[in-house]
Amino acid sequence: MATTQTNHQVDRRGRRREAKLATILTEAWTLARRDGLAAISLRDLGERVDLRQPSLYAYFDSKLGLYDLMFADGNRQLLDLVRSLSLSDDPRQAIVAFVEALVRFSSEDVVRHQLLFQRTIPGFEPSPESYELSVEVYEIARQRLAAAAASDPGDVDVFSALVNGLAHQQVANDPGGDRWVRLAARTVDMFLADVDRRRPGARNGPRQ
Amino acid sequence: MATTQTNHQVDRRGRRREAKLATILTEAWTLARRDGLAAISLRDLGERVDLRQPSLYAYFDSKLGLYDLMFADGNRQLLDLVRSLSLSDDPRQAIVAFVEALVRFSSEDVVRHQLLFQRTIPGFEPSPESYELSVEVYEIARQRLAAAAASDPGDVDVFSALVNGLAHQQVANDPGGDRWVRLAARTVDMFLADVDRRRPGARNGPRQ
DNA sequence: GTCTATATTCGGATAGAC
DNA sequence: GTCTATCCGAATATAGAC
Repeated sequence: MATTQTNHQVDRRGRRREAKLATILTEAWTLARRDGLAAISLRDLGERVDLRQPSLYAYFDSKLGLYDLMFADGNRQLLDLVRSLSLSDDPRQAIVAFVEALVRFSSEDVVRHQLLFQRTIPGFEPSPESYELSVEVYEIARQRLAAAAASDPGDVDVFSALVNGLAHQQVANDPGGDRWVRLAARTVDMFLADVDRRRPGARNGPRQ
Repeated sequence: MATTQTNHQVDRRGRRREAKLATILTEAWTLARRDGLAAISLRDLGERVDLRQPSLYAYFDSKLGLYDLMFADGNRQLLDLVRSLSLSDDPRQAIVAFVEALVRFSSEDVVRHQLLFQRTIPGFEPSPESYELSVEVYEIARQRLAAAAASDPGDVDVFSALVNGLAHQQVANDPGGDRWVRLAARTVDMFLADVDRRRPGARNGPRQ
């Protein structure tokens, strides 16, 4: 290390900084839920975390930088979720639980869903490091799907559309409810039956 | 009429006004595509339609009023589309064409998709009259689906999620392309097979 | 309905001391 | 890293003449 700080100091100060950053993120989400994602104001944010507005610039370079932090944060939450899901031995049951969890995740927090899955903030593009997190999520989801049922690229595309569609309808038309969550099992069955049908050697050919 | 204008005058002036309104909408969409939906500025818009910015207020009451006009405009475009689709005699083919058209509609114009299907503008809520248009679209889509295949409420919810999911993935991950458009037929087959499967008695497309 | 002129507010961002 | 002070630009919206 080129600095004169002891490791001890680095740790303590680093911790303080991390803690502050965490509260900044928490309050940013709160503000986003209240006013809308695009309507977050750094003045309001500063007030909520007991900092003057210019002091926030010690934690990010610009407002888009804040969105990038939030994007990374949301993806970490999602990563924690997909990793934590204990898989049932029954492949069907495993996928159903997986889909239900993802739809609930979206419906729990509409603005998080917006930031993670929709291009809604003018000028915002995730940094490579943040984007990497979302790729990781996608990869895990893909692997779990492949392990349980389907690995064909077309299968994956259809499945992703399916999950996204359920999540979107849930968020847009029944926020906080479970109208589309309850359709997860049925939708998964529909998907799996289709995968079966087009498997070579399957009893029934694709419908024409 | 309580005014002293002749009908002739009303017509002429009304036409001028309608024409101007149409160009305002056209340019507003152009601006939205260029800068993002939330980043439209009334200064830029005025410049593009040869009006001083304050003169725009003769056409809407506020910026949210402009979004309402755009929301109505987009829904009219969608309404024209769903009405214009000539239905094939084959129910499956009719639905496939329907879904493909809807996914293409979204993918053609990302910001239109955003405004119509996502809650992205803080504070914006469609007026009752504008919202009525989107209900009309949904009703027509629902009727056509019922005529061709499925009318059960659960069926409709799954189908709507499906279409939305394809559209969303297309817009988000392959804008301007057709990666998910090409999956429309397969997805519809999957859906129809599922509807069939849960109607053990009916061999052919159900009649309502 | 359109203009000029302007009010007003609010936003993000920077400079520089401590 | 946090503060005070301030800049600067941009934005919507209004007033009032023509």
